[in-house]
Amino acid sequence: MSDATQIFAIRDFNRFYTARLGLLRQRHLDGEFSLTEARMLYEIWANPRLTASNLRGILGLDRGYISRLLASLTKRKLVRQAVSKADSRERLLSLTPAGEKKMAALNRQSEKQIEEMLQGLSREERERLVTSLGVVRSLLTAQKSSEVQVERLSEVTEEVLDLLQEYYEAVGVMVRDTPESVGEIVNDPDAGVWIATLNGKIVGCAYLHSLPSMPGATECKRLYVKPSARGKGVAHALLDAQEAFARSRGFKRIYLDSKDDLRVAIGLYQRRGFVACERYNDNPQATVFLMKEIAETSTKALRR
Amino acid sequence: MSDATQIFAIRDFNRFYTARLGLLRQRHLDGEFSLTEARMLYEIWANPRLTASNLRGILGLDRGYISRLLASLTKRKLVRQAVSKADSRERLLSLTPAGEKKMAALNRQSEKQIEEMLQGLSREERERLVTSLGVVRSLLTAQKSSEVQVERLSEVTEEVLDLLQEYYEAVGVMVRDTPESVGEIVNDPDAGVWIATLNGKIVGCAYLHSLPSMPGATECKRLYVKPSARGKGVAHALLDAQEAFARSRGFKRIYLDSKDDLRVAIGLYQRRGFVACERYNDNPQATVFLMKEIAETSTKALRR
DNA sequence: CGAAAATAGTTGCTTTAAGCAACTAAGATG
DNA sequence: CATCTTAGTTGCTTAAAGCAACTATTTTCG
Repeated sequence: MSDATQIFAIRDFNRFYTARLGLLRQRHLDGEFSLTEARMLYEIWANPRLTASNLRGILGLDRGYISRLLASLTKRKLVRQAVSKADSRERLLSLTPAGEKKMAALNRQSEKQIEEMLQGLSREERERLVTSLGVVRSLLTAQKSSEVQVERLSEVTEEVLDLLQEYYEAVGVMVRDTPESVGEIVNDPDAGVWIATLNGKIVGCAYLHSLPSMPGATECKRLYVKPSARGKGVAHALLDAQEAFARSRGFKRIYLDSKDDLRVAIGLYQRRGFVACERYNDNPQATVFLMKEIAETSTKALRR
Repeated sequence: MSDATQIFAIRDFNRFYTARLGLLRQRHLDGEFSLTEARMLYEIWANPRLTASNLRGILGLDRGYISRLLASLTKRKLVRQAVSKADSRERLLSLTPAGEKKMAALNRQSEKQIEEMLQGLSREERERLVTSLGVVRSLLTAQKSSEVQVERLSEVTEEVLDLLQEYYEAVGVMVRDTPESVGEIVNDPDAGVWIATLNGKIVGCAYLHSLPSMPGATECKRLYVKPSARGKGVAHALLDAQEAFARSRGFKRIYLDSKDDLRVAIGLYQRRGFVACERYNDNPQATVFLMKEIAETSTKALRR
């Protein structure tokens, strides 16, 4: 297939898919929210501790406009703005219970729309659809931004402790890591802490530590990316580094747990080849347990 | 994979792809045309004899707004509006030479953007991308709207002659079919004229006639769908019927010719499995020659 | 056939989405 | 401490698009 034909096929698909999704429409299916408002609600819902500036980065809109929309959503009691303790200029955004409810309704609507789209497809055809979309996505995500740097930590710094603290606050756990507790993992030759930097600034972290009760297995924990740095492949870069490390140490499987409402994160894990497994720990917060085989064959399997 | 997981995966893809398209779109605003203007120019370029009402159906915009935009494009000498002979309320839209030129520039721009998107993908990966998009598209197009009805003509009516006339005008050929000339094909047991109706109204037609010089081959000609009925699977329905007929008569291949600037049509043929072949006639207007094997194996081949 | 209904398009007016720029308040820098 | 940067707000403006009332043709149907 010639280049020109390929490009035409892609443009053609874009037009087709755009029409299919009904993008370009202004109002969300609902009527209560503009498309932009709905996107804002979604982002606030999906990203804890988001700020207006983060939203600006994600949505690519004017500061003033975002400020006004947030004011409106706040006045409608759907969004809360809490002044950040760390920086009192920032307002941490979250949904009120009423906002959560609306968001759930929006999600249901959008799910219904997709169900309609799937109407008339057999079970097998649906599988093919999802697989093909996955292929497209992984191909187009492949180009990683080179600004993201990941390294295995060799020394515990204040900055890293701050980031961990942010993670604990985000998940609502009342723990505090000390230089000693982190140092222990950092110095374990079969475990470690990875940090990701974006343009020199630390934006994400993840632990890897072995599971003594399960030989050949290691666990990824405390994977966290700052809201402002999401969607840039930071989590992928961290997991890439951890998988390479785990493979080099002879581990066969990586485990991790999550909560079922963290769907964005779980989707990401699944795209990387993680599959559901049995509960392997007694963390009461965890409701989803995933595992990935990291033996050499796994890459082949992914290609189908 | 559970239903919920599938739906989530699709929503997730939609968000991802929307963001990707958004990046492409943003730049579109750099120049002279708004996104809507560009879409309008595209539709006028791709669909001969379009009217403002057709545009309204395609773009889903307000009549008044479309009228104004068309007036602006006309004033800028990019679009021509010719009063329709058949219905003097309608204005048939077409691009002026200057408009064609702008359209070509827009196309180049958009192709360049997609090239950038493909940057970093190997030849093989690009093939996989296009194939996957094709799978997605064919799965989502599968649900044909049941309102489209296709039948092989048994009697030549005024209505059919009018539609054929519209086709000739659209392609700029000065031919006029008579009841006799059409009747000849209609009564040929190995050929025929198919017509498609949408909600009872005739909206498309196509000839099928054998190629005496090429045994086992038949040719599709005069495939035409009214602008107002495009994008509803009418052409697919016509070709489906013709292929079934051709197969039943023992034909092995269907040929057709086209012009290389009718990219939408050619894209459609390619998605159906037509592949480029040698010039098989001396039609001076034709620049593209396509052929499809319709032996039983062909469906398997399509599935890959 | 001719009156009423439908369709194609135009135009005046209004709403909505979103940007720009100037401003305040709080932090970061040096 | 003075300056520079960042987060967010607010007044003003522009661009995109809808609504509704209007004209000019067709179509329909009693």
